[in-house]
Amino acid sequence: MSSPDRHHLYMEIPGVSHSHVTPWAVDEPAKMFPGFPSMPEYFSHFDMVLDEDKAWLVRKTEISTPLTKDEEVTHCKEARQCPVTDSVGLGLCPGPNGHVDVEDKCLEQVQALVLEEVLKDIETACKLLNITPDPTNWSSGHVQKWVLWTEHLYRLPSVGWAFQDLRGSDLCMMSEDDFRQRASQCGDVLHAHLDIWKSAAWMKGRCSPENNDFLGKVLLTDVCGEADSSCTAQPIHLWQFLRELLLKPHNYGRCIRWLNKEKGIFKIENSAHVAKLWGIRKNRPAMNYDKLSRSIRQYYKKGIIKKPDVSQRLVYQFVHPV
DNA sequence: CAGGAGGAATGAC
DNA sequence: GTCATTCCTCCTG
Repeated sequence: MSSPDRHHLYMEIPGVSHSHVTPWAVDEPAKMFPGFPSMPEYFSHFDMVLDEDKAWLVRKTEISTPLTKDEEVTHCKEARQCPVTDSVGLGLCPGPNGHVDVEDKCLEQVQALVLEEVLKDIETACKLLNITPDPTNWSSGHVQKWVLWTEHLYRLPSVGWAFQDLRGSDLCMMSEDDFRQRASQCGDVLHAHLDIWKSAAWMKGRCSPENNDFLGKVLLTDVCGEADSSCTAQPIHLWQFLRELLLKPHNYGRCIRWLNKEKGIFKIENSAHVAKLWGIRKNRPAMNYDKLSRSIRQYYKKGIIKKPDVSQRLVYQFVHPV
C-alpha cells in the first residue's frame, strides 16, 4: 500500500470522471464531519487504508445523480467551504438559494456510508478477533492480534514482533514517528489504522445508544444484530468465523467467497490466508489449512457443513444457509 | 503434491 | 461432554 499525500481524502464520486476524483482537505475535520470538532484526524488517513474499498464505495453510491462539469467544480468548492451544522450526513447545508443542494446531499450520503462501513468493519474485526473496539483497553495479547490481523488484511510486512509487550494504552500514546521507529516499512499505516480505531471508539462513547441517532443505530445494529456472537461472550466457532468472513466480501473476498449464497456454498480461495486468520483469532500461530480443514470435516457429522453434491476442491456448503 | 477423508490422542473450557 | 487442535495414514486427481 502506498503512502500518498495524507492531507487529502480521495473519494470516487459517481458521475465524476476518474480525473475528477475529489480531494477533500481534511485538515479541518469539523468541516468534513462537523459533529466531531475535536475528533483526532478521523479521516486524515483514509487514503491510506481504503484502497481496497473503493469498489464497494462506488457501488454503494450509485444512487446519486451524475454531475456536470460545472457541478463538479461547485461540489468541490462547497465540500471544502460549507459550514454544515449537523452531524454524520444528517444535517444538510443550504445552497445559494437557501435550498439544500443535491450535491451536498450526495456528499453527505457518501460520508455517512463511508462512516457506516468503517464502523461495521471495526465491529466485525472485534467479533473475529474477540477484542474490544477501544484500543486503550487492549492487553498486549490483543495488541498482537490486532497487529497481526491488520498485517494480513492489508498485506503489510510482518512487524508484530516490534509491538510485543505493548498494551493498548501504550500503543495509543505512541506517535506516528514512534510507530515508524518500531516498524519502518509500515509503521505509518498501522498508526493510521489505529487512529481510525481510536476515533471510532471515541465516537462510540460520544454517541450512546440511547441517543437513538444514526451512529447509535449503526452500532446497535452491528454490535447486537441477529446471530451475533460478540454479545453472548461465547467463544466463536469455526463455522461462525467463516460465515463472518463471507459476510464481508470487500475485506475477505479474496480469501473466501460465496459460490452460491442461497445454497450456502462457499469456496476458500486462499487456504493459507484463511487458516492464518483463524490462527490469529484463536491464538494458534501453528494453524494451517490441514488443521483447519480437519475442523471443517468434524462438522460433517454434526450437520453444520458438508461437501456440495458436486464435490470440488476447497468448496464447502453450509447445511443450513442463512 | 495439495487437498480430502477420517481415526485417535490431547487439551481447554 | 463438546469443540478444536494436532498428528497421522491413506486415498484421489
